[in-house]
Amino acid sequence: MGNKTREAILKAAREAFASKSYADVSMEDIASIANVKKSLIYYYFPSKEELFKEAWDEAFHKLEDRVFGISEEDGKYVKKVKQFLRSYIDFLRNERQSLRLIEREKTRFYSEKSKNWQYMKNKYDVFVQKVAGVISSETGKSAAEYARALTDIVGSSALLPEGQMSPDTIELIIIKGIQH
Amino acid sequence: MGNKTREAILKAAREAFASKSYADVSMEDIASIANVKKSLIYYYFPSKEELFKEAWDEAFHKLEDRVFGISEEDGKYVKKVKQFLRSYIDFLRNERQSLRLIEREKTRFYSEKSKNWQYMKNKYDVFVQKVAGVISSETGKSAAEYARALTDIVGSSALLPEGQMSPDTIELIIIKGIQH
DNA sequence: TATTATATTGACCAGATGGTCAGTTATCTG
DNA sequence: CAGATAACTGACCATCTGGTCAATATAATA
Repeated sequence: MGNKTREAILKAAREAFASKSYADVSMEDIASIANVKKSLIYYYFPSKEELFKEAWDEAFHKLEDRVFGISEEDGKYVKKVKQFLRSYIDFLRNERQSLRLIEREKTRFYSEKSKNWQYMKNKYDVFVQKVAGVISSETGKSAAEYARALTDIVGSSALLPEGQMSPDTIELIIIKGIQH
Repeated sequence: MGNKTREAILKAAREAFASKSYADVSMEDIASIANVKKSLIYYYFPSKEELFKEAWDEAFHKLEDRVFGISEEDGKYVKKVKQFLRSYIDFLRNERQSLRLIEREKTRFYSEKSKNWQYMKNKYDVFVQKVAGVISSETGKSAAEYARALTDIVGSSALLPEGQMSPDTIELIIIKGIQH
């Protein structure tokens, strides 16, 4: 079954793209991690960009499922801020690699115009909007910037080496601020 | 005077490295911004890495001066958290390009082992330690992680396109948290 | 087993990139 | 003005990288 190979390549891609920037990861890198020849990657994926997108998408869906659950319906969020935050921080704790992958190329969204990058940018923006929805459902006020700040701080902390900033601290800061 | 040219190259480098990632900026890019031939860059700077470091260092010193002032002395900080934060946020407001340059390659500090990258990593770490010192001087408790979170959120917000997250919001969030 | 479809590889290419260097132009100084 | 020093350029190189493709090996099927 070639699907086994495809999966191995994707796993290698996830690993590589989570650990280094898009530009710094070569197809050769991925191939070597997957124990496969470079040309084989192109048998399963049309381009580096598409491969990245697929890896990113996978991680991103995992995140969405985890923090918004399955039963979310059109702008109505059952979960409240704290519940949401707990899932989010848990994701940081348990799925650091995925979050890294999601976050690492965020700034590229604003410079690259290709279909794939715009696809990711849009998805991420919608995610932030949803977060804003969660926040404003409790505070009552428009929370777009709060949501962006929240995703930024959780996201960028994922890029730090493990142990540098504990998820607990992040949770505290976000909820209570520095002056607690 | 060749120093004029050197300065022009450095300015171009600042601009380029602030707008795209290190890997995505080519020496040709910088040369073209500076209206200079690529080979001339090597007349003034030994390598791309060194050029980046110098541009980074410049921006970083500006930041340090701005937030810690000139009269800081060996671990004794006159300024308190709010004062510090105001300078920091002001820097984000007025020197966004510099902050971008400082922040963009932060994750590279952890993968690249060369002298220059380690130099920058160390400087940044010391900076965070100083921030921790400022915080703990008021709260009384060890604040290493708070400081890391704080620099992370301000830093990553600098990488967003202008207008996406206002410095005022960031300030609010950091001080008071989401639940205000 | 013979044939066909699927997987996998090695050799190769074109373009980009960091960096070098011999040589040319401009500037300074005696 | 003449020579020396500093500033600058163009051509070139080695390497890397994304991507292609014809050829081969493996698995499925009739």
